[in-house]
Amino acid sequence: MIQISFEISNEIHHLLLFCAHKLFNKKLAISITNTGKNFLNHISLDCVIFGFHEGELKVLSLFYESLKLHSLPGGFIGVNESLEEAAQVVLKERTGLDAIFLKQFQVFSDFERSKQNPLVEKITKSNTTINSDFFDQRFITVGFYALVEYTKVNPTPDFISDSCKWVSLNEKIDFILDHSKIINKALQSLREQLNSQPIGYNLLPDKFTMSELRVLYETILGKELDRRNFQRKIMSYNILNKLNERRKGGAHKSPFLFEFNLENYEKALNDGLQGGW
Amino acid sequence: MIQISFEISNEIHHLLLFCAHKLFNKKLAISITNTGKNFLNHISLDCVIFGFHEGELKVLSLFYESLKLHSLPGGFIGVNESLEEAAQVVLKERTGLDAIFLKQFQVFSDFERSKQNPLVEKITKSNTTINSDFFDQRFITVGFYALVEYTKVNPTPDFISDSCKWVSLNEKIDFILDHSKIINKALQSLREQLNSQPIGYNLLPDKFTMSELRVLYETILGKELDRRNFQRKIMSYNILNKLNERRKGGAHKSPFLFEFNLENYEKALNDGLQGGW
DNA sequence: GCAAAAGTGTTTCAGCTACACCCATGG
DNA sequence: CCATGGGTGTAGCTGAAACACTTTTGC
Repeated sequence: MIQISFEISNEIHHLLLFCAHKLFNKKLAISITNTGKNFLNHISLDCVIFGFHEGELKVLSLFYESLKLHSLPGGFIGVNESLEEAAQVVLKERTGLDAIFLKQFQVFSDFERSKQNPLVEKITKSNTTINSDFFDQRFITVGFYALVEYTKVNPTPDFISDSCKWVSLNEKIDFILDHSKIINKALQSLREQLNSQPIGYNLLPDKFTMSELRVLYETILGKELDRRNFQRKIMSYNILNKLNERRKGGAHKSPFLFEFNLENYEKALNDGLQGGW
Repeated sequence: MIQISFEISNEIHHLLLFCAHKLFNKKLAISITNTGKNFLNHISLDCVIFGFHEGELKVLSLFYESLKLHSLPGGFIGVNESLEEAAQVVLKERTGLDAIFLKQFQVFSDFERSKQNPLVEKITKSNTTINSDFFDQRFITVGFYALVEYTKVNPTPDFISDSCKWVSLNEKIDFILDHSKIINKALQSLREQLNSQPIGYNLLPDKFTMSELRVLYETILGKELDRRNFQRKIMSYNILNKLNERRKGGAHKSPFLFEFNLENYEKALNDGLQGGW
């Protein structure tokens, strides 16, 4: 644990604030006295990690007990990594998973977006003694959404948050800052993607029934789909292999299992599925 | 003209580099000696400004005579403005136009993207004496595309470039850095948008013929469309008003003029035009 | 046997494709 | 008067939507 404390000018202050974030990530403690107004733009990223469980679309969320508030998993960009690489690191740390379906969907840069960050209080009261000014500055954040298989995820909080857990999109959840807005935009982007790309591979187990895939689509879209027409349409894309296995154990007739045809799936990811004109 | 020159530590160097960009924008001159390696991520924005003229899709480009290279108009984000606002400023300065159709489409953050920036040589040789280190750092850039009416644009170079002009997408143009990649991605995004949003209002004059609109679509999509089917489909969206005017002067039968029905156009922008599922 | 889910097929209709035909205009 | 582009109509095909019937399974 290192403790640094000194009085500095406005310019040097802001440089050190930037360094502070790096040090902060390494759990070092810095106390900085601000003497001027803000100057730098900070860039961060936030991840909307979608999972699908019990017929509900869920998002992985960090929870701050003292604030009773949720937050999206996020992070900063190292000097030697791209945004995508940095996002993969965040996902790996929160879920334990590698090589996740990951897509940047929007940059959020409203000047007001990081005002009155309730995390600041939390952080300044924590064992570190970083000054709140660092977080009072404007953060430009790049929004990513990720699709993961619910059961494979091992939700892991970071060192600021008290817990990491799935929250349903149907629940009324209080998020910090504009994170609710970011989630809504992510869902909107996901819906638009659904029309041009074969989503499902990342959200479902390796083997699944047609009903499970259809319920996933229904959940994302927020409306019911005709069982028979859905099957015909999705099969016409040639991205699924019908297996000679059936799901036993449930009541009623045992359904066939399907798996994604990875070769055609990749092709569809590149080419897109359909399009007007 | 102010000349500052001093030897500094690595940390302070980078802070000053950041200040330098602000000063640089105001045409002040700074000479900085670097003593360490890079640390900060810089954020910038680049605009792919599409115009449509003589049946060709064109992009507004800055040209550097000494380098024989082109560049996209770009800029930095001020402390009190959002990315969108900063992009509007760039567009205003290069085109003279306000309230342009503007959409962020991707962030480019590859670590290698700003290596070997040929502009550095240009800049260091210019009347300013800023050190190349500032530009050798990694820039994270947010890509925007804009749609403007060709004839209304007054192309204006910035103080580094020698000229500002339209270049056709059909020409083989050499751009600095990854700007060619950014343009390709912008065009790809525009094509995807075309399927869900009524593009055209921003690229055409107030009054236009059906052929002009169709040729625009054909140009963006890079393929021919059936004249009669196109008309039926576009009219079914109810975003056009057929006027009681005809375009005189051309050879052959004089075609009717159309204008966008702004009320329905706005509605279509929000709701989207069509969609699978 | 029965309820519920799953498998398979059919009818219908809208929308897209691909044309044909006539009209207006300038050279 | 003719070459060319513009305006309008229509037959045919395809795919989506809506729906019917049978099969399987656990209870």
